[in-house]
Amino acid sequence: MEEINELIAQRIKKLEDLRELGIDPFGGSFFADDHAEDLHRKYGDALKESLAADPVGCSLAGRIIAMRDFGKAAFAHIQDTTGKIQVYFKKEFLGEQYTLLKKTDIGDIVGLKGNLFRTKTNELTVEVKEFVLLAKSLRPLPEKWHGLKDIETRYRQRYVDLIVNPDVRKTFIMRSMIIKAIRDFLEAQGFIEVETPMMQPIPGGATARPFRTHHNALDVDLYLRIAPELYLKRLLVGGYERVYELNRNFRNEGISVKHNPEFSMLEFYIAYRDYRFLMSLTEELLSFVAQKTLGALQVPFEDTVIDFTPPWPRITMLDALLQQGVPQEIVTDLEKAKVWAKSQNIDIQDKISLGRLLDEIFKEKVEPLLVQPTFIIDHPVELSPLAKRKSDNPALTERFELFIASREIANAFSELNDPMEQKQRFMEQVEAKLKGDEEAHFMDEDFVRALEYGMPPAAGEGIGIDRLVMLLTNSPSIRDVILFPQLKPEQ
RNA sequence: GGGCCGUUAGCUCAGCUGGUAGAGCAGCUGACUCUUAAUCAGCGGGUCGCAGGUUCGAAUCCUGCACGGCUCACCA
Repeated sequence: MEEINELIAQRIKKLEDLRELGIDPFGGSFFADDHAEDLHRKYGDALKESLAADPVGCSLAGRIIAMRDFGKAAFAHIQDTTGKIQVYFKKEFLGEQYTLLKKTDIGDIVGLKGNLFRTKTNELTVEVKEFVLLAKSLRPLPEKWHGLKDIETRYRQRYVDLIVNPDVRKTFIMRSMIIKAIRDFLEAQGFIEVETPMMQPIPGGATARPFRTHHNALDVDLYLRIAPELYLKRLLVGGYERVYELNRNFRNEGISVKHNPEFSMLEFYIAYRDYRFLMSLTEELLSFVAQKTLGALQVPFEDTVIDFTPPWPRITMLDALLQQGVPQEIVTDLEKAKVWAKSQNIDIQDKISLGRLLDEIFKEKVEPLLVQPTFIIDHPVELSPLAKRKSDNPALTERFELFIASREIANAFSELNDPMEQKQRFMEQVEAKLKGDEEAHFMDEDFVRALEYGMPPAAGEGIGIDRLVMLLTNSPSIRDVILFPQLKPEQ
């Protein structure tokens, strides 16, 4: 990392020159009153003559991102958190300070005061009366025209990506707005936000491989949570009726455009309601978020437009399969299903259960077609060890998954609150684990004990925040919506 | 983990069948008081991802490795 090239050496030289002149290259505080976009908004329409007759003073702080030098005058663009504005340095007005300009580089952070005026080309510009260097930049920025394109550098040095790519800054502002809109919606519905352990002795609530760590003082192994579910349901036992948690989960699995080892998940639980209620609530929530952050229910994504206008179709998993030409006879017959799957070139393991096999077929035949928001409901019980059975068909559960743009965005169900059955389902998972299923759930005795005190009937849902942000910002990769995505270390 | 592709100046990229490495921007010096990819003149800047191999000679061909991208597998 100790690369000293000519460009950096030149900047260090300028820094030393400044120190000799008694100027601190990492100057003190500078409280600017204005931001670039505010000035454009307030004075974008102001006439040249009125700005000249009635001077408007302003102060700005930001980074120099372009410079056009004329010897005794210079134009530059200053970028702050809101945007950029042109500034004009003139020797005649700056006197001594003009020498400082000669030691200033693109990338330096400066504070300045001056008056607004319009140039010959009518661009709103600040005529600088005084300026200070707030931070000398020792590294050259990427080129002004092509910017920074190298994907690896963009992720590893996100700070540079953010400096030079305004769209990236915008994406993460959108992310913040989306999360705020979700919180606003849930708070308005009477939910409280809670924080449950990220380090758990028993990782539960999802089908996934956990990260393991160790606490020295207690001398116990702990797992980074794969989901907060079992803790949130303990809170329902405790008497809260509406809780949510919006925070990180960790899964020790592959990395792809849709997977990062740590990712953000919203989970919320509501007592005395069921999964049908949650479908309507989900329609309200996501259309609220789209409207609030994009101002529309139609959202461009890749080569299509996603329409969030409710209601969204609700199709049972089995109907969805049948509609895509899966023969009726195989949905209840494992052996026939295996034969059919093979005839369709679907790769399956030999020991697979019927439920999982149907899930595989679903992923292959149905998922790619679910572009507009669609609820897939009533999954087989073996896929859903924490969900309540349907009263009229105990092989199925009161569950839904929401698909948008062929991705799973939400997963929800009426919660199983029968402690005996929950214990039985855990036992089945433990058996599967013993047989080598690394993702089967762990037995959680304390969770069963909690249920034994009585958990009200309830519905719960998880929404993948990163994938939602991808949808709403039209981002092709999860790495485009996570500020510092996981990469292998350099060197 | 498999397959395919990529890695050349600070950045964006050329570099053909192997013959000692190029452009634009950025930088430096000089000129220039309304430019906005400013302009004009001149100059500097490279472990061609790393390590081997083939060859008289490798950025270029071969092998291995590293990192990244896409994709398949895995994975809600």
